[in-house]
Amino acid sequence: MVAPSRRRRVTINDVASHAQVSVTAVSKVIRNAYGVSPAMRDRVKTAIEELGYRPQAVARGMRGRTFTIGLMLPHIRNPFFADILDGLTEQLAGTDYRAFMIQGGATRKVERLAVDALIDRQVDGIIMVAPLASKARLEEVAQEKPTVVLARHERSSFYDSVYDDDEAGAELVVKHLIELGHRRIAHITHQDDSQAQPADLLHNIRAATYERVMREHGLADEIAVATSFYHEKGGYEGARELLDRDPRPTAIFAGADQAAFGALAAVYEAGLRVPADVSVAGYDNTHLAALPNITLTSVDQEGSVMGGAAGKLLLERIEGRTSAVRFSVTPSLVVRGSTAPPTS
Amino acid sequence: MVAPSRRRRVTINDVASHAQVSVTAVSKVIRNAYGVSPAMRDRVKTAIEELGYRPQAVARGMRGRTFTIGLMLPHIRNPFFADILDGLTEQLAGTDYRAFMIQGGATRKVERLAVDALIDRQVDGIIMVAPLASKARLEEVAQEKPTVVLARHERSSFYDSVYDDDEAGAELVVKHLIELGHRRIAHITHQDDSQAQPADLLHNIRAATYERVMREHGLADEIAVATSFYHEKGGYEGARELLDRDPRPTAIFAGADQAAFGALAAVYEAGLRVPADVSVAGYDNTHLAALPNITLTSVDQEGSVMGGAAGKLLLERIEGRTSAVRFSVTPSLVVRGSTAPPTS
DNA sequence: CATGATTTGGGTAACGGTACCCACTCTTAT
DNA sequence: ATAAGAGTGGGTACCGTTACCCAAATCATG
Repeated sequence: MVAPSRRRRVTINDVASHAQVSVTAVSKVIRNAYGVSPAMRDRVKTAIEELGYRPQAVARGMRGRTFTIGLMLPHIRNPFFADILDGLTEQLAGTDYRAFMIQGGATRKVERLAVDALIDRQVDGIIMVAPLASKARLEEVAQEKPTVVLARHERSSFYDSVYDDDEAGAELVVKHLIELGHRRIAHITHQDDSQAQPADLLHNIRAATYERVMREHGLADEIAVATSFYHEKGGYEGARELLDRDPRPTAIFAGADQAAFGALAAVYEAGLRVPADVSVAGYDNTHLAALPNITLTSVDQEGSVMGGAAGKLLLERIEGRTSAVRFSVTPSLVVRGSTAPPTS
Repeated sequence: MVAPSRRRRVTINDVASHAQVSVTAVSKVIRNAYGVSPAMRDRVKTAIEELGYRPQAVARGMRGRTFTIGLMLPHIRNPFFADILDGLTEQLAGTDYRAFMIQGGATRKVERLAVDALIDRQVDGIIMVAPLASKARLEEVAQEKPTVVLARHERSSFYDSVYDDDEAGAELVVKHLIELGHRRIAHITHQDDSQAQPADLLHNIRAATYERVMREHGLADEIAVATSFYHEKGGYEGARELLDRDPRPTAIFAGADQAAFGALAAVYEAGLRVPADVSVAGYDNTHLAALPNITLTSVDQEGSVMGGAAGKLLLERIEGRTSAVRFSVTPSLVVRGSTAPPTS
């Protein structure tokens, strides 16, 4: 058995001597820089081909770029993030840039470590999805590296923002339920680890909009919020708490599909039917929501469009743009079988 | 509005001059190397603290390590991969290593690009989850960087393997269905882009085991396989095809939960009930399977244990181990409400 | 007390690229 | 004919860190 003897990697020097030119010439060719004749280009490209040379991104990064985009995701369990990644990947196709993901986690502290890890690896730019960090911290990051923030609403002149209009989306859901005739509409929201409940975090916007719309329709007394988490277990527990109340709600608006799935489970487990006894609606329009045995009413926010936009804006920033751009997607309601007029 | 003037990063030189010592001394301290007195250590650590210095991983990589682990996932839509990541993250906690994910995609070609991208960024080690690549290619990668391969079964002396015993798992499902009294048991498998259908890819093992067990129980004539994909849409389409056959199967074993969810949808849509008319079973025991309104019988393969083991083995390899280790997890069947004796 | 071993600190050449500058040739305009 | 400019190629310092080596100081030993 042979020990895996790591063979030396082909370097720019090898290419240069093989092609009988200077390393500068090779560098120019791989960077597509000005000052190489077609003949030189061919010659170098042939040598690169013959030796199977690939530049080492890390070494390039010491002077120039690493051609690496850092994507911070809170976690990878939510399939909605997969849509974002798909959009980003498509946007990056054809460029030399690659997207690397890192998991941010559930607290500000570990999220900070994750983003620092990206910076320390000299990524050329950072996309943060639904970060928990304060605006000050986001701007700090943006001063180190070109940055695009996804799913946050505050306005900054240091980074670009891409977001879904969560206020419009939440309004669509609550109004839909009200129009169906519901009055006792409850909401399941997400608990993050920040004490302040920043108004710019999407779950807080959805919750605040729910309350506003309820109030605007004279339903202030019917407001019922379960503070839990945007995942299956969270939705399940949140719904159980809501269903235990007397009188129990006739409709539940979960702030995310993942939570809505858990809410559906809680409703069934309580011996109730959807939508006959309780209507349930979610947010994100994940693939699962469309399945005939789930048919969850949900809000579509075009994750892949958001991911693509984030990629495009980030590349522009890397190229030198410094003005801040805000890109927002208008969500739409997808009505399915999980919502219907109340029977009681 | 101020343009984001990137301020120069604090370097090892800044720390050295601030602490009035040599850069060598600082380097030794951050590497925990031999040859520094306690007094020196304190002095340097204080300077690091005061300046907020963090070493640049990219520069470290030029001589030593980048403290980066590359994790190649086929995609991030399957929540099972999240379990793997959780296990890995936990294993890496307390070390300076960070896991970066890259999406491999659906074809060998893009997967190759993704893994090359990891190598070009000088990661210290690579974990490949359910790769499509040939064994030869995997060994090629392993010769460049310490490598651990997850969810593949072939034996190699160049990399470590971590896998679930898919043969045992598939056998559990099929035998369970046979014991319930089913005879017309169908299977939904996954189509990858390789022509050869390598015997070491997990979906091929599950499919082959299904056929073997059927044959061993005298059910060779009842073998019915739909070749589709391991995702919701794939399961939906595979199940539709199977349900169209005459006579239709009384049980469907989908090779992955994601596909099983789609199969459930197809069954309901056909006006049939689960499990009364058709039993459905999956593989992976994702969180969703446990929800009361899904109650999918599935195979649990402890993703976080596998992720943790992969991390441990990779760190050992980075530290210098060259012998190959194989770590396998024994799956267990979780019987839920989606499987029952056939009624017809 | 001389000698060798150990501890501690620092100097410096890499690592693999890129940015910047310079030199030379060949056009083109005056 | 000459100057200015464009096109083309190369030399080399530098990016931030580590590995390797050396020197000085301290310690243990016979």
